[in-house]
This record gives sequence, C-alpha cells and structure tokens, in this order.
Amino acid sequence: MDMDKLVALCKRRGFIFQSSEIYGGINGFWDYGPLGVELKKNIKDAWWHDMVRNPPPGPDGQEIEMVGVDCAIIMNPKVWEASGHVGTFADPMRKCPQCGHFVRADQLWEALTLCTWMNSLIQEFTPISGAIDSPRLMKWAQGKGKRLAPNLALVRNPHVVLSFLATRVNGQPDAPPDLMEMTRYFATEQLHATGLQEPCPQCGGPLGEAKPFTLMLESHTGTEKTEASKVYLRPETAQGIFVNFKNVLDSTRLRLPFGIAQTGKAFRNEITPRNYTFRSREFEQMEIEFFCHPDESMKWFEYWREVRKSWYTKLGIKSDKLRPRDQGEKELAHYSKACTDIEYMFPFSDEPQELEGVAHRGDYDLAQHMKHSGKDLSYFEEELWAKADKSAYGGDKKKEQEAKSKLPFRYVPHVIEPSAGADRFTLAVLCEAYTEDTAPDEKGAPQERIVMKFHPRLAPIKAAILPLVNKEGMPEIAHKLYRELKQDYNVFFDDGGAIGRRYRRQDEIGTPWCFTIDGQTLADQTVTIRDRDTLKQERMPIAQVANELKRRLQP
RNA sequence: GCGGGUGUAGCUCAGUGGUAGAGCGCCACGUUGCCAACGUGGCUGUCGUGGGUUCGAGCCCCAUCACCCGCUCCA
Repeated sequence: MDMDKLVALCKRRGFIFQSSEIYGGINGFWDYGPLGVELKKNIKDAWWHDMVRNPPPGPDGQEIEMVGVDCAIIMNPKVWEASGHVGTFADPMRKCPQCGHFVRADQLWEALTLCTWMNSLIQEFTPISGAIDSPRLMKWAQGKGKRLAPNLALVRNPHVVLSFLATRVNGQPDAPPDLMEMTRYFATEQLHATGLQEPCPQCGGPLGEAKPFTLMLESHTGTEKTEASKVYLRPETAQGIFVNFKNVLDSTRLRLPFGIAQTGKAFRNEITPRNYTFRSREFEQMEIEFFCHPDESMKWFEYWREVRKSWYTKLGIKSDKLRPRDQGEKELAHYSKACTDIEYMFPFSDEPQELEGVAHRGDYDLAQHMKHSGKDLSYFEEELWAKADKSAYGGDKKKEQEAKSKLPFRYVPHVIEPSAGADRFTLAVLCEAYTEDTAPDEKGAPQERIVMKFHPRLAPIKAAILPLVNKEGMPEIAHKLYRELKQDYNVFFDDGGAIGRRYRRQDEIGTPWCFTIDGQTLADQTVTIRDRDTLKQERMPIAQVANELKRRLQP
C-alpha cells in the first residue's frame, strides 16, 4: 500500500488535515476532519466499552473491576519530578556538529566505552602505564580509524595529535594520562585554540557544549513567567491515574484487583515528528493502570497482554501485521519486570512500529509518589485481616499493628499498564482499511475501486440511505428512513447523481452498507441492503432496517 | 539538527523568463430504473511564504515554513 495515496484520500475526504494549514502548517500537529473525528471517536468508544464498561473475564473467569477518570493535562510539576520525567527528559544533551548525533552528557563515557571505534582503538595502547606506541596509533588512524571514526582528530590529523600527546606524556612522566584524558587528546585537533575536547561516540567529532534538552512541553501559570510558575503539558496520561489512586480507592469501595482507565491528550516535544500522524507532538492516549497484588501481577500481565492483542484483531487488524514483541531484559526499565510492545507493520516502515506497550511497572510509580508526596498510597487487605487468626498476637496491640503494616495485609500494589496510542491505532486502522480492487461498471467491465474496509464498529458512517431515482416518492421514503436511523447512528442521505457513483463514494469512505429505496419499495415496503465488500444486495422489509443495523453493529 | 527531494485549482499533476493549464472532483438544471452514466452551464488559484535579480518571475538567486526519503532522536 502506498502511504501517499492514503494521505491524499484522508485529506480529500476529510479524515485528517495538517494543523494550521492555511498558515503553512506546523510540524508534528494534525487535525481530524468530519470523518476522521468519527473514526477516532469510534475507536475511543470501542476501547472504553470493551475495556472499561465490559472487559473480558479475568484469568480465573472472574469479573474485572474497571473505572475511569479524566484528569487535567497540567498537573503540579512535582508529579513529573516524582515520575522521573523531569530527571530523564531534562538531561543535558551534547550534540556532534559533524554527524548530528545526540548523546546524554552524563552518559558520554559509558557510551564511549561501548562504541565501536573506541573499542577498536583501545586495543592499540595501554592507558594504565601511559605508554604510547605512536607508530601503532598512526597505523590505526590511517586504517581502521578512517572507517570507524572519520571525524576523530587522531584520524584527521594524526601527526599533530600524537605530538601533543607525546608532549603531555614526556612533560609529566610521573602522571601518566588515564583513559579519559587520552581520549580527550585523541579528540583534540587544535589544543591551544579549543582546549581538550570530547569525541562523539558515533563519528569521533568534537562534541558541543551540554545543553538542557527536554521532551516535555512547557508553559506557565499565573501572571509571572518565572521558573517557579513553570508547568508542563503532561507527556502521558498515566500519572494522573497514579496520583488519584487513593482518591479512587476512597470514593468507590473498590477492592484490589481493579483498573483505572483514562483517555486524553499528551504532549512530547519530539525531535523529529515523522511518518504522518505516527509520531506527533500532540497525541491521544488510551491508558489503563491495573492495580493488583504483587504475587498475582504476572498473571495479570499475561491477561492484559492477551486481552489487548486480541482487541486489535477483533477490530479488524490482520494478525500477520500485528506483532506482539516481548522486550528483552536489557531493554526493560530498571523497575520493570516485563513489557510487551504490540506492534503493527505500517506501510511506511520495514520494521513493525509500536501501537501499544503493555508494561509491568511493579510498584515503581506508587512508591515514587509516596516518596515525593509523603502520602501513604499502600493498600490494606481488610477482609483478609478480618478473617485472619489473630491468636498469635495474644491481644498485643503493638504486635497487631506491626502485622497489619506489612504483607500479606498491607502492601504497595503492583501495576500492569496497557498504554495505547489512539492516533496510532487510528492510523493503523486507516492503513489496514485502504484497499484497491475492481468492481464492474454499468457495462460489466471491471473498474478500479478504492474502498476503505473499516470494521463496521469503527466506520465513520454506518449506512447510506439512497433513493434509486428522484421520483415516484422514493426520496420521501428514503428521507423518512434516514430520519429514523439517524436517531441512533451516523447515517448519510444522498440523492445526487447516478446510483453507481453514490455507491462508490460510500466505498471510498468505508460505509459498510447502503440501503436503496427502489420501485419495488413502493409495492411491498422492502429495500435493498448492499454490502461494501461483496457488492451483494439483499432485500428486506424497510421496517426491519433499524433492527438489522443494530444486529450487525453489535460489539 | 544534518544531507537529498518536493511544494501550481478540492485532489492528481503539466507548465521553455513574456496572457496560469489539463484530467478528475464539486455545484446548478435537465435526465435517471442498481455499481465512478449523459447533456448544458458554473465555481475553483496570494503558483507554500517573504525578500532579491529583471522592462517582466510559477520558472533564476537568497531566506523561511511545511511535507517526503536517509541519518539522528524516540524516557
């Protein structure tokens, strides 16, 4: 499938527009048009219905408790300190002017010890003794170095660099240079002009100054625009759930395990927004935080991984394009026990791209918020305590208190986090639906047809109501049916042009069914229902249309 | 952020420094008898934006914005 054709269709038919287009657009932001908003809304509604209102039975066949919240986009900035976003997002970054590579300033040396050219170079000398084998380094610079680190000073100008290094070593023989200092010398071409420099792990070029770099978008509240008034647009909806965990617990009588769900906008200052709406700076998430007992968390992780994967399949994503991928141990965050990315083969990439991450986050988030807010976010098993044999404590209140303060009675819940991208799934649905096939024209000759094969639940328009011709009362009957159906569904009335053209127009926007009022309707009150994918038509009584539509749209 | 490419009607795209075009679509009227019909008429443009060169710029130059591809980044 050609991505350009999909992008053109989305614009032509009103699914997706570039944001602020008449002003030249803005990088990384997109608007949904009349059809796009219906599609995305259907996706969010399907998610809410299938995950919050009516989630599949649990691993042991039990009912799943789910509730929702809708939190503010702007929160107390301390939330983002606790979550780690300020720390990791605001790390000073250093950029290589030669190749454009970014590296976190505090991770430079770690990156250097892991990088290819450094590992190659390190075999050519013995930094601990400080001994330098100039001819050997020269050979490296003129051989392997040229390929591995083309912008390293040692490679670009080995004579000068080696002479600086020799001066350094000879000048202070009792202080042999360590690995870091040696490396700085290797990266420095004009010692007197620039001082010692540090090399890029990618190409060896001299790195620039460290600059703070944050992926969170910032704003200010109140009248003063100061550091103290700075606030962040949330980079994920999850934290709103965590900070409201206690509120939900206290206001609902819910007992563990249960989940809290939220859909909403999130913002990230992506360096390179790319691939249509896939990586946008403003996007919408559909997130669940499922709170459970630490001993049961893996069971719930597996439950959600399966539930989320099959949800996509159920809504029409072919299973061979859907790739659940378990993250390796190295890839996992330090607090995480497991994480599965549910990925989709988008047409714009040879690699599957992430639609959703199902993460086992342990007690990391709640523990962080306990630490930073000073509030107790632990959970107490009241029923378990009520039934417990307390004879061991002999009525000693202190012993009882101590027992109540730890497992199995009190603990910080573990969390399973299925975090899905609403816009990413919308894009996947569009890609998946786009189909070019052939359909016969009025002479029976095959003609090219573009059809969006949306799952009926997701289709922006559920049905079109069409009078075959505009006479003999057909438009009136059609309009009456239209009025009836639009009470419950987004349906479309069209009496313009020939019937074939009207069918094709509906195909292109993925309307699953067309109801046509024809001459026979006048005689026996039946209409035809025409199927988008098969082009087949059946007759049914006009009085049964609403029920039939309801039946076909059942989740 | 770097390198390469693109930007002309709603869409797809022609356009050689000298009057801005085509196809499709869209709208109106007539027609219509189940899969992109036909006839007649009509609308549609700051040629991405801002400068410059020139008697004259869609075309040449500079800058800028957006999109695409490749690097890079992606807690």
